[in-house]
Amino acid sequence: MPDRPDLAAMMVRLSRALVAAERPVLEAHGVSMWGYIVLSALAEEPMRTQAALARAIGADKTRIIADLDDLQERGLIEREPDPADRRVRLLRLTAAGRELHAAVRGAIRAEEDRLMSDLPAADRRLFLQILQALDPGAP
Amino acid sequence: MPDRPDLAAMMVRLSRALVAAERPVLEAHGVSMWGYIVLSALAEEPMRTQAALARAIGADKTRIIADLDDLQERGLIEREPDPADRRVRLLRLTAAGRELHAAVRGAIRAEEDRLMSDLPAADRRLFLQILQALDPGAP
DNA sequence: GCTTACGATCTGCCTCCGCGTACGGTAAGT
DNA sequence: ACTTACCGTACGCGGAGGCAGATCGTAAGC
Repeated sequence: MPDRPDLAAMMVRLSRALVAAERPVLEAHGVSMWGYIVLSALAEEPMRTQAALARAIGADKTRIIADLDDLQERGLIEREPDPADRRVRLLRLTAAGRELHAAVRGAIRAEEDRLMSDLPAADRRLFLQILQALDPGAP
Repeated sequence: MPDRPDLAAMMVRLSRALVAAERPVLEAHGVSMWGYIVLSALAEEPMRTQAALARAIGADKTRIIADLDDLQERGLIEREPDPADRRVRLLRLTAAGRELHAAVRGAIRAEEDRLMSDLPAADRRLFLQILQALDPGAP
């Protein structure tokens, strides 16, 4: 293939399209992008400090405070001081948080499938597999 | 595959990694990201108006003016008023611009190949093919 | 000729984000 | 006890980018 667009250019365009497609889904569930990212991270595993969470999701540690406040007020996450070290706040999902995350995640999966609906199933599977292999944030 | 990261999340992470990897390449050639995007667009086809160029690359029409100024000053693009309609500026690469674009593009291709070096050749080919199929900016 | 529409440019406003700083609370080593 | 280091939080700065309006030159319809 002598002529193709730049890889980065394609990826950035595709990312934008994906994020744009997911915005309405998130809005429908009343979660911000960062909020959903936080829910996803905590759904995978609870965190012992906010700094660790920020590092895990690639955000500034001061940035996510407002989002954590919001999520906590809405009863989606718990943020209680560690009795063993009262500097740190133990972060985990509540039942409501887990439920909301599952719902949003399902809606997003559906949207993703819609965007990839032209692809043969085998191609789609391989595509996802390669993406995971290249993903710098996975392993 | 019951459990995988969100597609958008993976794509955004990968995009960031790609852009970060290409930044040094661009700097080595003295071009900004937008500058390179402009060169790429004009390498594909000359443009009759700056507004059309901005639309083509998904940028604000006022945003790219400074970049065009810079590229023009450095003799990489030509921006002459259309004799038939002196409102519009005909945009095209100069020989130097075409040459620089080819050089940067080559370096970026090499960098991309390096990042995908773990992938079997067949997977890589299919991956690129699928990306082009999904790319919203292609057709 | 006059009005309307359009291209390029400049300016200002707004948001988002990364980064650094500062401060109070707390732990741990000595 | 004292020092050092770390956590969470607040604040401000600066860059990047999207968006709107104003201006100027120009074109086209009437």
